[in-house]
Amino acid sequence: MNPVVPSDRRARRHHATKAEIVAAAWDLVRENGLASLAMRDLGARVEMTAQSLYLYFGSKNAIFDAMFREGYEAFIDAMNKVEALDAGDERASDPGAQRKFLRAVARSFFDFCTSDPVRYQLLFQRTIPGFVPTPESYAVALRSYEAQRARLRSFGFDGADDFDLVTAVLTGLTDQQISNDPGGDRWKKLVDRSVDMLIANVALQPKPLRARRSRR
Amino acid sequence: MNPVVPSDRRARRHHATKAEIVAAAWDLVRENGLASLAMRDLGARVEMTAQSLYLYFGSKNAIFDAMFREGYEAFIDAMNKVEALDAGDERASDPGAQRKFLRAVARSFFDFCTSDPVRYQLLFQRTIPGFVPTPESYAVALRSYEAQRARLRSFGFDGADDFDLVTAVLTGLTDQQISNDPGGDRWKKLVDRSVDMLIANVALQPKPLRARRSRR
DNA sequence: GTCTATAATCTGATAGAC
DNA sequence: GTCTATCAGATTATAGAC
Repeated sequence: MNPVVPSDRRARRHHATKAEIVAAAWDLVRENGLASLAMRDLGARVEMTAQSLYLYFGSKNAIFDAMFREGYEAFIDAMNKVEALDAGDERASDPGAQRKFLRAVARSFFDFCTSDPVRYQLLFQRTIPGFVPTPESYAVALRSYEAQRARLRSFGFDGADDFDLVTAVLTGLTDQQISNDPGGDRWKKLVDRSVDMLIANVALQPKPLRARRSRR
Repeated sequence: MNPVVPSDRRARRHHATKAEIVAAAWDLVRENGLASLAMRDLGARVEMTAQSLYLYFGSKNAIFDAMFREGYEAFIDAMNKVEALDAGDERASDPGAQRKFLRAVARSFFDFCTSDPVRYQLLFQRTIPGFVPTPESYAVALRSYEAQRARLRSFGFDGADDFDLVTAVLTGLTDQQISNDPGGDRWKKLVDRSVDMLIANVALQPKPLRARRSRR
């Protein structure tokens, strides 16, 4: 459907400028905070007047929307990279491999979030006054959610509760790190321990007969 | 030091008006979000012009500061109420009582946070652009932190890591509940399980000889 | 495709009359 | 203690010249 990069020369240039604007927007929000993004500042950053930006984005929220989408695409990429590290199918059969892989997933999630707190705020905290993602962008967010869910399911976290528990623990760690020790490692160093804690807890939960992947 | 309620009649009236303004501010931020609080709206809500508010608060941030302080005082009260429920000194000696008490603490924390997401945002996420609490208000926040720390210490969570892990898990649960299922119970129902998980994990950690409360 | 000009509104905050 | 008047500035967004 939507071609990521258009073939037409003129459209390609237009597309490149849009990307440049979004990149500049990321710079600005990292400097001044999400809520402080102003069209004037953004225009100045890309050496345009604020008004010219409207040629590329219909509104300020459209810019946030592009950032939101880009952020989730980066998130999907980051988490897929972990998957690639994994050998293949020995997964849930070998408990050692399971632990190793889950730790890698957790660390990647943690690093992705804490390495860019503003992005974290935009993607996961959604605290901008009037901003609501468009359905298209939100679909990307949902896609990342489902991918993550499937990933964990293949490692024994099949129950909805198990998954929710994992997300709670991981977002809790990142949240505390960002809010109370930005740049430090006070909660980062607890990631592995938390994963082990989760694995142990999930193993304790009553499972439907014949274990995993039973539907109905 | 600071008398909570002044004796002088005139000052008492002044104090009451300030409280009324702060209460109206809470109403407004719950309706429109923290970032959208405007002096004009606030004035209208208490049937004053915006300008008259400056007789009571020197700036908008002073109002946020009063809310911040009030929020932490409410937090301290809420958590102290749990303490009061506890019988007394059998605490850490009886594992059953320990579990029961910790679950109550966790539930109280969870309920306090999720019952008022905007307050949670103000107290724990600190996402308002220019707002920094005054030292006096921040001292209240610190006091609540130390109280919570002491409470958990008396139940076997003596290590700094143990405490950080608990805060991460609890804030993670509340955070997910607020962001992804406001008003629901998707993460609320995982609170007890999380407490059990934490207790089990802390029990596994290597302790200094002769267990608890060893200094040096 | 970029500009100037400007609309229309909102913001927090101050001065001074009553 | 409350008001009117007003400042000084920000904001997003549009219209129309070039």
